[in-house]
Amino acid sequence: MNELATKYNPSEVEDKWYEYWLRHDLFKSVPDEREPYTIVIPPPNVTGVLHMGHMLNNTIQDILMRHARMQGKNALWVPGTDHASIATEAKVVAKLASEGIQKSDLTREEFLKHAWAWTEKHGGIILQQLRKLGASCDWSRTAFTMDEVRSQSVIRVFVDLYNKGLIYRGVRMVNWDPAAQTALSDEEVIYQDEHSKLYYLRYKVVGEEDKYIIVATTRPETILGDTAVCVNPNDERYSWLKGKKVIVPLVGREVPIIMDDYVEMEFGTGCLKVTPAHDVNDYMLGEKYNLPSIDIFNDDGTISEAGGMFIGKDRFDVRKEIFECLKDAELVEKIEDYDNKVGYSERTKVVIEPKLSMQWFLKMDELTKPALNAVEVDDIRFYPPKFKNTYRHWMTDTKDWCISRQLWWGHNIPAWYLPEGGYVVAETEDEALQLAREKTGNANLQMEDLRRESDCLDTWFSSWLWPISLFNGILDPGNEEIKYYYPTSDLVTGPDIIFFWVARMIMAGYEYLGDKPFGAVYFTGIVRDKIGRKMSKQLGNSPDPLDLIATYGADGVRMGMMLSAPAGNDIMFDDKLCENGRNFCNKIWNAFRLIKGWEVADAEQPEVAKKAIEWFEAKLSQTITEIEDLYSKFRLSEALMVVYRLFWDEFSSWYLEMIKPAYGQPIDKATYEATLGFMDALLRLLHPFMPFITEELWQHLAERRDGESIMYAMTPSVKEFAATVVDEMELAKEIVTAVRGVRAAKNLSPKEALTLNVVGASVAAPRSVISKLANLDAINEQAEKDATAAGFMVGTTEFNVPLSSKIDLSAEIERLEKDEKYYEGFLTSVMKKLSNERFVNSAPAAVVEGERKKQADAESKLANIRASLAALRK
RNA sequence: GGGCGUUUAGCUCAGCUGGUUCAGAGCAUCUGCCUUACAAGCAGAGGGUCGGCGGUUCGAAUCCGUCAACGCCCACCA
Repeated sequence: MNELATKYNPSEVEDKWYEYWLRHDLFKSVPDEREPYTIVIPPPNVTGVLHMGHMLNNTIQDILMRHARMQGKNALWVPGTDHASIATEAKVVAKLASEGIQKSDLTREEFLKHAWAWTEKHGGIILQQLRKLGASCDWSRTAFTMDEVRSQSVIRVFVDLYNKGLIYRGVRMVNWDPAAQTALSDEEVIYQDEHSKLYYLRYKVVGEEDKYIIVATTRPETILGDTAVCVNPNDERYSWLKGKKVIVPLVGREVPIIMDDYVEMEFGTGCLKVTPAHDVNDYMLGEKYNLPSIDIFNDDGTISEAGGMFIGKDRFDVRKEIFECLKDAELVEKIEDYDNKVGYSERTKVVIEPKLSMQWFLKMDELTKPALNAVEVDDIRFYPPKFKNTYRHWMTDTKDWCISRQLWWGHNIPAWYLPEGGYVVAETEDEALQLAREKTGNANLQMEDLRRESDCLDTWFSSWLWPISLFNGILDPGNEEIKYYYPTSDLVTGPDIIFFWVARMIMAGYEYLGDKPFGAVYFTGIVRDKIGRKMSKQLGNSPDPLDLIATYGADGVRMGMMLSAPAGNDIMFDDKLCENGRNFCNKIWNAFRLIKGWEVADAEQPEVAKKAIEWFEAKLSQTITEIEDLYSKFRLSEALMVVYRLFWDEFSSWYLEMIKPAYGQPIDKATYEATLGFMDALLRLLHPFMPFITEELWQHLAERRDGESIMYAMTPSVKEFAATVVDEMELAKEIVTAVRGVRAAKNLSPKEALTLNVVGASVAAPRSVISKLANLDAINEQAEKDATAAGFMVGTTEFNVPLSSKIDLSAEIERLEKDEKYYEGFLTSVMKKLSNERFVNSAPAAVVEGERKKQADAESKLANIRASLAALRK
């Protein structure tokens, strides 16, 4: 085995094994009699590229998949992408614009042709990248939210919900994105704190010479749409205004004073300008008082004809200009600095304009009920559970979901408008025509007479069906696959889409299958850089995952991510973490080299090896139990840490050193076989975290058939073991460490054999192990401390190592005196407790017993220390 | 303005229902080693009054109150 390099080279093996797994269809799953374990991937944007967030998310999913597979489950991970309506359309529009083509110059069909071309060119790159990570997805099932099955499912669901009366159409105040020129749902609006200005404007009172009232606003440009001014009816300052009218500055329009206690008297001047078309609250006032609504904006955020002035100019330019005009006309009282929140489009980052428009909505009341309950009663478990609060909060006060988008890239809403007004909703044109004829009573109505709704659906209206539509559960309810794989097992996603996606999938699950879509949701944190900033393109602080993989290997990167990824906490990612992963790969590699480098002989098994094997067997079982418990709680980073320590410390530093034959000597067969078995078990425990290196070494470890893979080797099983085996070895390790400490302190070579003296009692620890690892030529028992020896204490026993050179007697005494003082103090505190009647009476017996043991131990230690001191002082 | 969460070693985090897994882990740091698997390594060592204050208790990192800092979510004060 010496031909193996001393360093592991991941790039050589990773592609090889991924290709092997694919060639043998090892990721494939079909329903069978085994218990299923299913994850559906949170579909990344079809034109997206892999970033660190995906890396974390998909590493976790792959760990869960591979673990489940090795538990003997029928594991299926379904991959796919999302059409990402608004994001993709924005990209296509930008690309066309760079070629001098405006979207408005194209027909819907032409535009969609470009969009599909774009999707085909850039689509699915991200899925290719996931393979580099080792993702064990069943690629034969790769789906797309706009493919045939998923699209039809969306349409069927829309029609069904419409027929159930849950979908309606109406004019509402919606969040308008002037860049994308579409409505957005409330969830797609992000509010940000901003330093802005509060403008105090003068509104002249009609019929009163030189009298005016002052109105405060942050948006002076909206005065163009003012149709009233509102004051609080209890506000005595303004009671004289009752029934009067005021003149909108600059515009000159006379508008009424209305009185409503919605207005806060304390804010600003206590006068509120009312612009029903451009503010949600004003809209409500407008409804209540029957005010006209003047829409002063075009869809792109410029001033419309209705504005009467500044026509065609951008809203932010107008804000500046109108202020100048007002100032010139002496209609500005003053300006104040003011902090408020401004809504931005999640996708296009432009300021949202509240706008009245006709949209399609989905009623949420009924849908939320079972969905809320499922999480409340832990039928769906959230990890970490704190997100239950967030979820509950949102689910108890949901507004209807605006599902229509004025976009072309997406699922076209299946509604057709009738010539005489009204519309029909149907899955197909034929059905629509049929319905239209029935509705109009006109049997001669033709398709050409109907006009198809141009809006398409919110992206999330397709992804909310993902766990169902992936198994064709909408179009073909009760089919074999949906029955077998649904509900899926776990969902791994970010808390940022808990409302967009998680909540809605739960709603769809109960609505369409009467069952939850998944059993547990594991929320990952946000990947930040090492100083806590969110990773972003703008900051340039996000490493390219593929570069990382090239540098550290996929296993190294996976490990680097997982080491710092407690569920639900943001992770502070640092490239250095991957170094740990790479180093660990190297450690595994070299342990393997050592084992495979041994010559095996038909020799007798040394005592030390027997002890080592007995111990490691126990340790392995103990650790597996621990790891499985951590898996069950989704504490994956801790599980990894536990395996890491098992391999590095227990196996490499202790076990292998115990059984290692002297240089050039062969190893006995029994020990060799046992060690191979341990290596095999360790590789299996490591495999979910580090799939590539474990496959590589597992294949080398023994003869394997073509197509055989560690992926389907079972998680090692737990065997009964005696706790004393572990305890005794821990004691031996402590003694060895102490002797090494003496060597380090006295600058002794590890090659120089030492003698260990046990003062008084004998030790219940395997002496063969101690001798070998501490390099001792003898372990003697002695009645009394040797004054020339360096001492230490393990448990209640005093040990010492005679040294050829003189030891520093005074230092040794000083050390012992320090110990003496410490244990005296310790004993005093224990005695204080024990002499406290209330403690002895009220504490549980076991605790009191523990204190008594402490007392006995401390007394015994003190006796030893004092005896040693006496010997030294002679 | 409401709600939730976090605060433990230089860094990232464990510490479940109060008492021997209670002050821990990994990384980083320091010291000594190119020892014949591995310097991407080996051996050893140091480091925290558990955010502040108050309370409950025989006993508090752990329970309660309060304050502070940070983070997240929700909300129509122009």
